[in-house]
Amino acid sequence: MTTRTSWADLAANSAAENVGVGSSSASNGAVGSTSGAGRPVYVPPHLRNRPPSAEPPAPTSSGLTSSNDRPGYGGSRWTAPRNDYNNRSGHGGSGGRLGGWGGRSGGWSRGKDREVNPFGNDDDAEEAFSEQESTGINFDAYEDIPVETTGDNVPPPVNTFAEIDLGEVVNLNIRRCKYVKPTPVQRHAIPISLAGRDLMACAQTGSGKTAAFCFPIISGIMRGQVPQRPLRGARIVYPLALILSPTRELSMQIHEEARKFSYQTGVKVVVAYGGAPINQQLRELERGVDILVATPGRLVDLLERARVSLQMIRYLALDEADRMLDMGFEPQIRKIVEQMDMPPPGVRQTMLFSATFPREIQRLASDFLANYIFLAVGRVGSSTDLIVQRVELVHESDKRSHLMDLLHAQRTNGVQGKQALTLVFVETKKGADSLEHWLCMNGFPATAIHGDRTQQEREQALRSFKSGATPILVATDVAARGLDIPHVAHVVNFDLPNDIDDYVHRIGRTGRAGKTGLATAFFNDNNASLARSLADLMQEANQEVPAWLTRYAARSFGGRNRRPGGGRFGGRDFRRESSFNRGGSDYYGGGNSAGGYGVGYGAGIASAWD
DNA sequence: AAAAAAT
Repeated sequence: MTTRTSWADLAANSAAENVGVGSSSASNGAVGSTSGAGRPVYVPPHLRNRPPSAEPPAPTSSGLTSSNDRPGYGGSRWTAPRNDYNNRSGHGGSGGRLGGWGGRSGGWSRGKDREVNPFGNDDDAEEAFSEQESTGINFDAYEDIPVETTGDNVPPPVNTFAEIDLGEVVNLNIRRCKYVKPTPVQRHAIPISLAGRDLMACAQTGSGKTAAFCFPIISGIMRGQVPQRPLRGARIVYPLALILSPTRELSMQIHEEARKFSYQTGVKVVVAYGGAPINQQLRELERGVDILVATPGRLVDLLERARVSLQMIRYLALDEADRMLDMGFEPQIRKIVEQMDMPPPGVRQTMLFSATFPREIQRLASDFLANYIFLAVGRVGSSTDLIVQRVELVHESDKRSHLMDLLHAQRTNGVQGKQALTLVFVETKKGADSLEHWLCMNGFPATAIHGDRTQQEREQALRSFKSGATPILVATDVAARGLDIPHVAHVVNFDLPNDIDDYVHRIGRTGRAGKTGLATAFFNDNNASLARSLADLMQEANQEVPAWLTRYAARSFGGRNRRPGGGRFGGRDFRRESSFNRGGSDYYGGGNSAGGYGVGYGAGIASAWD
């Protein structure tokens, strides 16, 4: 199979779709060009204001198919005109937009929508990089990735975006994003989601999973019926999709991406997270929301204030799902998913994405799913070469001067006279502040991000780092997962994490977009419990493992990080594991139940798709 | 044990 997708191919696709005849996007009724089934239906004013009843909405979810049929829900509530964007987004009647088709078609009402072009701002800033990023992707490296799917009637994967009927508006946004070809997780996950199936997906951050769950949600909302939602006067809003993530910055990032994917589709994406004034978020919500991206705490607040109802949720996506279900988050997530008014599994469609899925987390997560498909996308093979991992034996008291040496060397090797971006992970918030201060005192422009800083400070730190104004960012694990910070050349694990997963997530902040990256870890006696898993991981990624680390690993008894499955392709459906017993002679984890782990270590390391 | 997440 030819794996290289050229710009010529892209242009050809584009041309075919512009003609709009006979292309696949036209054949199944492009989403934007509302089909006959969407004929406007007049809804009398007295029905428009009727709030949804207590019973959950009839399912589009479990039975969601690619059909354009829109089976009636019976009640007049459910026969609202699909083209009435104002009603659909919960604030009809104002501004003379009633009855407009443009919200969905991206057609005539473009001007009226006054939707800020989410591509506009980036274009200049990213132009210099974007071509390289788009063409520098080594797709060949992604062809032989092991993929495992388990579950009933797994829909087959697709090879091109053209095969997926997402509609012409979304297709246009895909081109605007310069996505040429779906990534492996997208190839498999999108058909599964479009078929209405629940999904537990193991795929490293940076493998394109945001798009993998956003595209089906956007498409589903566009083609689904338009439930009658209360109009503007109502203070409570009824999103159709909920995307939860573990940090505020990650929620912001998902929101930005989702806005690009949904541009001019009429699908409204709103983000809500703590640390920022709630009133502004409330105003945004009142202007209409289809997809709500949120962190758990702020969402609970909104639910308790009765400003958001989950009654109409058709799609639930948890990003970094293993983090969302760990001890710190699980109660909040359970509250949101099980104890508020969200439709139950089987009625809503649920998608969980994470790089790693320990068996016990899978067990917890299965409460939220119905007849789900498990998908694991394995390591990215040769692309792991993009990150060089180093481990250095550094005593606690020598860490600062050692860091200084690294930074000095880097400065002299600086690219284009600018210091390369360096992300330094530490264990504690206090440690982050003190290291930041020390670096600044020693002439290294640094900033810090952690949970004790104000949201403003956190966002400012991230901006300042991304722009290169302060090319050193000292961070706690708040920045370890999911964050897309382009052009990070070096990740330093000043303090190693206790969990090998966190290490994988941290180093995944570099080596992105087809660029090479360096990850340096400071190791000492305090990290003995990590020795074995670290050595295994590095070996798995074809990295040079220092002899002293191998000795450490041999001495250690594995700790919590030892994985029975071995590294290469451990993403495994726990439903199959009752009979799955490696009985491995190399498995020391007596009291350890942290098995059943995810996808090859290297998978997220090289990523061109964040 | 720490970090994150509401005020």
